[in-house]
Amino acid sequence: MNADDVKVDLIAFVVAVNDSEPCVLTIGQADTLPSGPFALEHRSLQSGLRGWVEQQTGHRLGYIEQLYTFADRDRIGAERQQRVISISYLALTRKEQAAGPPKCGWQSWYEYFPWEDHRSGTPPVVLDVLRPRLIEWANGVRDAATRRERWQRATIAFGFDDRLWNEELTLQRYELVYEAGLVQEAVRGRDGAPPPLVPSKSMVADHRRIVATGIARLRSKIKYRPVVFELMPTVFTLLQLQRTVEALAGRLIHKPNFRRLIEQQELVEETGEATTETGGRPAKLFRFRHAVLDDRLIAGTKLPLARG
Amino acid sequence: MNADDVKVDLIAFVVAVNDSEPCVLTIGQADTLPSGPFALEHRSLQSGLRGWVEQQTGHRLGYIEQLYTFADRDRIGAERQQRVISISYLALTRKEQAAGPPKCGWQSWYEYFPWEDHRSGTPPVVLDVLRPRLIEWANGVRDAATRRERWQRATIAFGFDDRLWNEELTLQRYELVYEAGLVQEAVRGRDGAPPPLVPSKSMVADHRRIVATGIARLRSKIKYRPVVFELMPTVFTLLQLQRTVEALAGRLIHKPNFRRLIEQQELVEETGEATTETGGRPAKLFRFRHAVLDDRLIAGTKLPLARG
DNA sequence: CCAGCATATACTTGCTGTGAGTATAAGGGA
DNA sequence: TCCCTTATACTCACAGCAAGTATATGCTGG
Repeated sequence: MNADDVKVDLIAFVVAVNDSEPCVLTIGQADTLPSGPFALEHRSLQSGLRGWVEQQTGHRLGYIEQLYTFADRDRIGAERQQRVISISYLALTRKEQAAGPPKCGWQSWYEYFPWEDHRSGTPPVVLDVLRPRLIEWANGVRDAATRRERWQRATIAFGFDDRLWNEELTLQRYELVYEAGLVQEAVRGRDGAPPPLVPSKSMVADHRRIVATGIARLRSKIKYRPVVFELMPTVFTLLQLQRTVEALAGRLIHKPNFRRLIEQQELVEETGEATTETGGRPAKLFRFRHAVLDDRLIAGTKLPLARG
Repeated sequence: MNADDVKVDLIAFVVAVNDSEPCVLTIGQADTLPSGPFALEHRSLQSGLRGWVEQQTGHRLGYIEQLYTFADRDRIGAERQQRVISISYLALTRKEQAAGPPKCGWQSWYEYFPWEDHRSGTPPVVLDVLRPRLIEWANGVRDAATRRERWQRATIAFGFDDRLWNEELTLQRYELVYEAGLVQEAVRGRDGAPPPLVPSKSMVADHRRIVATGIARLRSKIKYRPVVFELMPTVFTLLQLQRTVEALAGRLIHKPNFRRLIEQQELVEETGEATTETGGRPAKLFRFRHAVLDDRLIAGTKLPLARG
């Protein structure tokens, strides 16, 4: 037995979209991602992850993709010196499914990241709370160069000063609010009076950071791979598809352009049916053309995201 | 002590470009990547990796980025049941530096992947060797659907039948030649007569797969992040920069467009000097504008890759 | 039954990016 | 001096796409 042996934890960021709301699967007090140790009986990392998620939440995972592996220095075994390594995954699924154990449930992303939802314009928290707090933080150092650098990072990440909002910078934004001490987990265990935080739901350990990483990955990926369909029911209207993409991206899409792009790429085919449940003129129903999955390895799937 | 404890290995794919040749840093018989176990004395995964590479090759790493984490089922400790997990990294550096231990050295990528270099047009091995072998492989199954699917994968990955070559599909191509049993490591330990292989240098264990993963990542990344400059000397001409990108991408770039893109993005600035070493009209010397590193988080860095 | 509304679907316009070609400048060597 | 090589500058044309506009079709409330 070697002292260098480590424990390996598998952590899942499981995503579903329902009613235009992007959700994350949590356990505990809605502050913990499903996770568990990688054990001998697991055939692979992925099957280990599937096992833990199924056991803790009752959900069977479909699409899975690795996010990041990190060694957490704070989580060394108490009784003896031992490292813990966490391998995080992004999983896409549909919400329906069986009801799992009572303590698991779906939470909107934007409970944890209220500054990330720009579908109704820039949310108030960005300009009213984050901007002044980040200015304070930037000015909180003596060194003029560091001040400039901090403010430049904030400007770029949050699109201050007439810069455009870039929805893919979710992780950079989280890192900024963390460094600035504006989220609960950043000031955990610190002495003194708790500083004013940005109102948002927190998570245990570094789980919120994993979620931020996953959101950034997903927002980037929907633009060049047809992964959205992992989140859709088998049959859907084009507007439902658009609303799902908008929920993930946190911003609105120009409808005619969206339709044109989806159709010209032959990502979907009509079922022949239509639904009147949407109100207004009945919408044609579509299904995903699984045949394109191979092809799209090359071409990519572009989704039009409106600027401004 | 828990039976589920695992060993963690850190593996580095270290890249440098010299004289328009993209190189990988190897040890042993030019068939092994620098690597070593993650140990208690390492402050982090990255510092552990740096330590091993420096010790085995004498090279200090600069830019590092995580590639992938996998649990290798074949590499279970002999004496007792124990898992091994490998965390692979991509590192970019410059070749010069100190001379390390004798058994380390730089090898061209294309020794291991002769089908990946399309700078002088499609290499002969693609049409003369790979295409017929992959046809054999596709036809080697009874099921017609599987036959079609195999051949479609090959067609897409290698650009057969007038499809365009996509340089980013390096990993898919390696997976195909592996599945088809055309590389040495795919038929290692198999009984019977060794089948005809595609001429190429092999590596131990799954190291060649890690290299393929790294090449794919790098070829993708140079298009939206200014990572090329990690591979350049502090001062360089625009043509040298172009040749470096071409070496990585394995294909040629339209010179005027390349210059336009580099300059309009303000990635570089003139030093004021010029060099005549290139022959012909003296070329202006440039240096990288480190200031753009933050900005380019947003804008991305596009590099024009000529088709055909 | 009709007006108004909400959604679906189709067409048009104008800009930008970029792939590709051509032309000119400047040095070295035979 | 001619020619070769490389550097640098300019132009053109097409495709993609953001954005705006217009029409079709069903539902609902008065």
